[in-house]
Amino acid sequence: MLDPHLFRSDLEFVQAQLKRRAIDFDADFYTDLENRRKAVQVKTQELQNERNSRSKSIGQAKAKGEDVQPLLDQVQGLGEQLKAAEAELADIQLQMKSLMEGLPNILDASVPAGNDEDDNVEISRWGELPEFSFEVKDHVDLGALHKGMDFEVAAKITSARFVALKGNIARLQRAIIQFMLDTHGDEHGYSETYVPYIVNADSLYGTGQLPKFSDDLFKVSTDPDLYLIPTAEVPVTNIVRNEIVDNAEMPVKMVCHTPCFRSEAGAYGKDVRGLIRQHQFEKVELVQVVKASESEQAHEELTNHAENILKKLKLPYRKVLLCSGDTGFSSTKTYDLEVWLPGQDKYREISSCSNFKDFQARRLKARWRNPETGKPELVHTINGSGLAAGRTLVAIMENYQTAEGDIVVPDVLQSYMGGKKLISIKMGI
RNA sequence: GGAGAGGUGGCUGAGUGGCCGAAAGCGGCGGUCUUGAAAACCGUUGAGGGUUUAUCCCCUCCCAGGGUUCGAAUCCCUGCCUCUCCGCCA
Repeated sequence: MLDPHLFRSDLEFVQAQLKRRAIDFDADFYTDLENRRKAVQVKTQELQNERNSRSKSIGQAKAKGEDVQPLLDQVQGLGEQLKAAEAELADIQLQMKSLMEGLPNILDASVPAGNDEDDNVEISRWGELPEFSFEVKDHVDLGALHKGMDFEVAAKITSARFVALKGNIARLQRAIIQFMLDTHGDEHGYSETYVPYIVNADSLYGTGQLPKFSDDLFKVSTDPDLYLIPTAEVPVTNIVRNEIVDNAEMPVKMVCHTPCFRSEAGAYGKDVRGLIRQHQFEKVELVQVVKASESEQAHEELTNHAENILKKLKLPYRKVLLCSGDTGFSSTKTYDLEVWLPGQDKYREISSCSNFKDFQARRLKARWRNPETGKPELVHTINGSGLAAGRTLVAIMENYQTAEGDIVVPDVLQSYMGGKKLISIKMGI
């Protein structure tokens, strides 16, 4: 949610900023609504004031034993007027709310203009692309070779876009997750967090998935409305919903591994092969809750923390700054980390790190208390994948494959694999 | 699943129709005292919103949503949550 005060103080700025998102904001419609809001709100509050003061004098007269009937006659009809005014105000506020909550965040000044992912700007590249003296296999073929990745059986159990992992491949994914959690906890200062995988509508509203993006979610219950989490961002960020965080607790840095569930509506026919786009996948998420003055630096740091995982795994990657057309609804600025996949001969997204500034915090009513003023201020929220575990598994399998189809275990994962240096086909399941 | 009790400010806890945004205590902040600290004493201390250049003033909020009433923390209805006991259970 954008700051309503910004609309009142500088509507042209808002309009120009939304234009960067290709949104043609109807300023006249807004101004009309806002004028009515102001008039009706003032009137409603005046009526409330009148009711309060008259009721008070009735009470006082009664206490003195006076006849209150004349006073009661005076308030005749006031209730009806008030009720009508309150209803009108509620209606206007509802319209205002639905207008406001449909608007995306304002982009950071550094975000380049563009329509889609083709216009994203590469910031940096890291690592040497592996060279193979044999024909590379992709993770699907490698997984089949190891009998460790079974899409057919998952389709039998559930449906398309699910996978069953077995043996060392399943263990490798677990090793990846453990390694990420430990690294972020021990080296990057994040507090390990465990949260529910099912969330209510308020939580999804708080982080911005609802009301606009309900199609992307799996709904598991009606009354109450409950959904499977599309990312740990939702439950973890909602920890601070309706809270005023003490200054001593700031910044709040949390790392959390969860499965993620996405309906992938609108993605039919896209990435149908393999593990890249699944209804269920594992991810380690980084979330930071910070002071406004520190959010830009924290965003850079959080992105570095995600990059550090790729570096430790020695996976070549590039860092891109998303253009205006590709930046998510709630984000002001997003870096994507794209890992090199030899099986696809291209870079694929493995992490997305966003600074939401106060956009989520305003919806969440998430604040911290500034000791200098003693007053609560909205926090800034930042999150990023650190990393998507399923795609990391893909990247390791493809980058570390041998001519025989074996998979070399990256150094940093060996201790998590019982000391194994190689996952050999001969070892079987 | 069955039975019961309860949800009030940062915390404990009083408040069953008006004098209550709310006693008291604790905590926090400021001050007096002190070489400093503690203790004691004094003062202060919820959140959101509207109007306004600003002060002022006003509105809303006692789990949530409805209702009764001139007037609701207080009465009624619905929902949610917590606790206790029994049953079941990883």
